[in-house]
Amino acid sequence: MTASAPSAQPGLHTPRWERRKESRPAELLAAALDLFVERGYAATRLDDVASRAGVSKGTLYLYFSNKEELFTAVVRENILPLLARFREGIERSDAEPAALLEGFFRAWWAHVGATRLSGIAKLIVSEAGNFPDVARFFHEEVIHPTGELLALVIRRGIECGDFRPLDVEAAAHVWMAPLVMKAISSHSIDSCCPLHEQMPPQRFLDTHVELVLAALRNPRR
Amino acid sequence: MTASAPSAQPGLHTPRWERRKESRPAELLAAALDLFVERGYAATRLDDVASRAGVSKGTLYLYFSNKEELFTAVVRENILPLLARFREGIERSDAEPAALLEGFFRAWWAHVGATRLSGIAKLIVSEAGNFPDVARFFHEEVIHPTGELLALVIRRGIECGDFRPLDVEAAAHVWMAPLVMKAISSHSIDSCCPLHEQMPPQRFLDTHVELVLAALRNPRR
Amino acid sequence: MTASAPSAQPGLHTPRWERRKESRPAELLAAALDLFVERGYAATRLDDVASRAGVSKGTLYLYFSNKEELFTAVVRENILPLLARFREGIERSDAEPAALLEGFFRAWWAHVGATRLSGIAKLIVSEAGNFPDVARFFHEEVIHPTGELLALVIRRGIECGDFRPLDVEAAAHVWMAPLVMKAISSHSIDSCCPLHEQMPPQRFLDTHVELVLAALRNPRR
Amino acid sequence: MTASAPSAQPGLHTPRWERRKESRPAELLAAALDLFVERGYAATRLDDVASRAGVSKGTLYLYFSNKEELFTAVVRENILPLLARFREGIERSDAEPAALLEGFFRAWWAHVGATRLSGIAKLIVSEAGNFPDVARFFHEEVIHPTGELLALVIRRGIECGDFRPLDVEAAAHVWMAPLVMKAISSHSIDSCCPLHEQMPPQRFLDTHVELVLAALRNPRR
DNA sequence: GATGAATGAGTCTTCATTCAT
DNA sequence: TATGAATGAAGACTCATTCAT
Repeated sequence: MTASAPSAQPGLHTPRWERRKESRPAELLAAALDLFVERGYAATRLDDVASRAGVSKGTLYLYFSNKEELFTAVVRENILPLLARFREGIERSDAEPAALLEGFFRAWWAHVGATRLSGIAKLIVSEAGNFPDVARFFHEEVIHPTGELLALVIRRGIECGDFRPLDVEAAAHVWMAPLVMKAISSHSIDSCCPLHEQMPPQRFLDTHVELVLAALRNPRR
Repeated sequence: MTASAPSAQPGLHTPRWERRKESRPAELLAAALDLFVERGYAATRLDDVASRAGVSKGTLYLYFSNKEELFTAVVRENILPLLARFREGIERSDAEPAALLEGFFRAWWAHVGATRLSGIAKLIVSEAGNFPDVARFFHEEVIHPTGELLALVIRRGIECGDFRPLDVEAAAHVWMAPLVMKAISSHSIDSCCPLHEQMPPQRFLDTHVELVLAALRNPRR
Repeated sequence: MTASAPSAQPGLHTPRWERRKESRPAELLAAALDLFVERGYAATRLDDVASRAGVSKGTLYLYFSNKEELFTAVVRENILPLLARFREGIERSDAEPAALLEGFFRAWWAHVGATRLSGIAKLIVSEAGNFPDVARFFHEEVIHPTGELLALVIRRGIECGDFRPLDVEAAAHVWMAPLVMKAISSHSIDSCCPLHEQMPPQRFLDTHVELVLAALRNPRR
Repeated sequence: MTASAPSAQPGLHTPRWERRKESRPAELLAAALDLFVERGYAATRLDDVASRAGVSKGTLYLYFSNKEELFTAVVRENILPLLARFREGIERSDAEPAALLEGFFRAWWAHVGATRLSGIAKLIVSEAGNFPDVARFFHEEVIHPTGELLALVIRRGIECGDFRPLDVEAAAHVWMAPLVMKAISSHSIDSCCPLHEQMPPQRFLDTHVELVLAALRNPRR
């Protein structure tokens, strides 16, 4: 709640609440995202979402008609904008295959893995059983296109002889996995364990990139 | 409420000799595992667990004092036996580094990824926020040791010159990730998507093994 | 809660000279009447009342201090004016008993049964349990006087020998009932049933009048 | 609640609750009927229904899946049995038309107007706007057949010359109205007014019968 | 005055847990 | 031991009422 205790200075007037129609939905979505990611859908109370957003429970219902719609809004509003920025960077690039591939992984981490989209990934993996439609949507709009983009990058490298031939589609799946796993872990097991036992994301990412490029090295050259 | 106070969680480290009598319905644990994995802890009703196990709700309480203890029992009872079998196979082997490494991944998939332990992994990733102790337990007893085992195998290959030198610890993390991710996906997004859009586990595994070995190839030979 | 404590109900007997300024939206009262009659007091949302009247919810509170006062105002404002017009017609008449009696029923239907007062009747019958004071007010100001007026008309006919003697007071009750029932039905069951299954009010009224006069026929003449 | 205060005699054991699967539904329906009739559907809290039936709120949901189903069950369970008994009496009779007609009214009052079906009538009239299906059901199963039965009785009397000809269908409507109105009033306005201002049902019924028979008298005889 | 965003008490409904049978 | 009826605390959602704009 925003300052409902009577202010000490009688002349000044602390309003019991403010009117902030424009910013409320975003604040609510942010609060909901945090809690859904941390606790899961069922274990998150709307009361907590509201109070974390600094409003009362009733206010939440002015913007979202029920808990489920809040959930889908959280997913919808977070996915597309972030994803768009990531893809732009890759598609515009004219770097060489190896550099492009490295750029892909580093950009994914920067624009997805290290952002709140990582929370969305954890959330959807956790809730797929309860929200199959959302999971399917996420697969079709995020996972699949991202995998295809990666496959494209690899395929280009093979075609120009920089990379050795291999099962491109499968490799794309295999190589997305560590990034996604690390993103999910950061909202899950990693956040439960002492820092010194965790693998720092940067070292993880560097190693991943190095291993991918090593695995692609063309022995003919 | 789901217990989030770490100290409140009943003993995960209960030694195995404290197992209750053999007659205790393992069906309850199996039913609970299925439902917890599919729906998550909070969204699973004990009524459903009981009826899936073919008993009444009251009976459940004869064996588990509450929902939380059922949860920890599900985790405890599933992890250690399966894990043990997996490690035995690796530790006893006297194969060459490359074969041993390949064997490691294939054995992990056979004894973990393709068994109900994969469900446990999904469950713990999902519930880490609500059960940090369980997550920590899982990290310490499963993830960390497995990673160390993998690191050991890699390190041996490097020492004898079969593999090129690299950041062994980081590589172990990176290379566990695809297996774990695939295991988790099989209980999550994969189960929501049409079969033809999924990557078959075998092809995924084969590719992973091939890519790992390629990345390890020692250019000096 | 709906007020059931008799003393809590704001003044129904507020004299008419206390009416607020003419500009007060009669639309609010009209909207409230419609909705209260159709749905009942508790099931009617002030939001709906306001939007039906074409104003915002807040505006409603400029004219009525709360829901209950709106309810009593709806009753108060509708009853007395309409009733007055009906009584005038009867009291002034110098027709013969039979014609006067027929006139009574037809005027009642025209000035009450076929007007929005019929809705008030339905509303009060429905809400008597929650607003006993309002029900009592209605009984004292409307039902009882109307019954006495009818009794007077009958009694006059008996005295001059046009009608046969009978239990006048009871007959007045019995003969008011069909009119009131029909009025109530028109806001209740009738409005739910296909038109062809309903008894048209005019035929109902004609028959009622005919039966009353037949029952009063003096066999001595 | 049934005796949850610890009993004074330590040796005796007062159970916190009893198992009464068989009788619960009827008790709940009876409590619900009372409250729905008195307050209406929306203003009735399930908590009150439950506690009037001597159980907790949760118990109610063991027998009725929600408030609406409780409402429809109240209507359904009360209507048909009572109605059946009333019709039997009329259909079997071989009395003369006048006696039969008188019997009809007196039986209706005894089996409907003076029983809890009178409450149902008030309830349905009040809630027709919110439950049009229930209102329609009531019209088709109760009001219409009853009206037809009455019409039949009148028609028989006309055919044998005991009654004078008239608009039978309309008369049936008109003559049912006082009975229904009195039944409804007994749960509404009558229960709010001092006894001495009410018309006693018996006097009302006697007068009604007398007036009906007078109106039917055949002048040709 | 008029508006409608914000509030929070109240009600329906669910479900982990208890306990009479 | 096994059952499932009963409980009651908790959480989703509504809506009368307030008040900043």
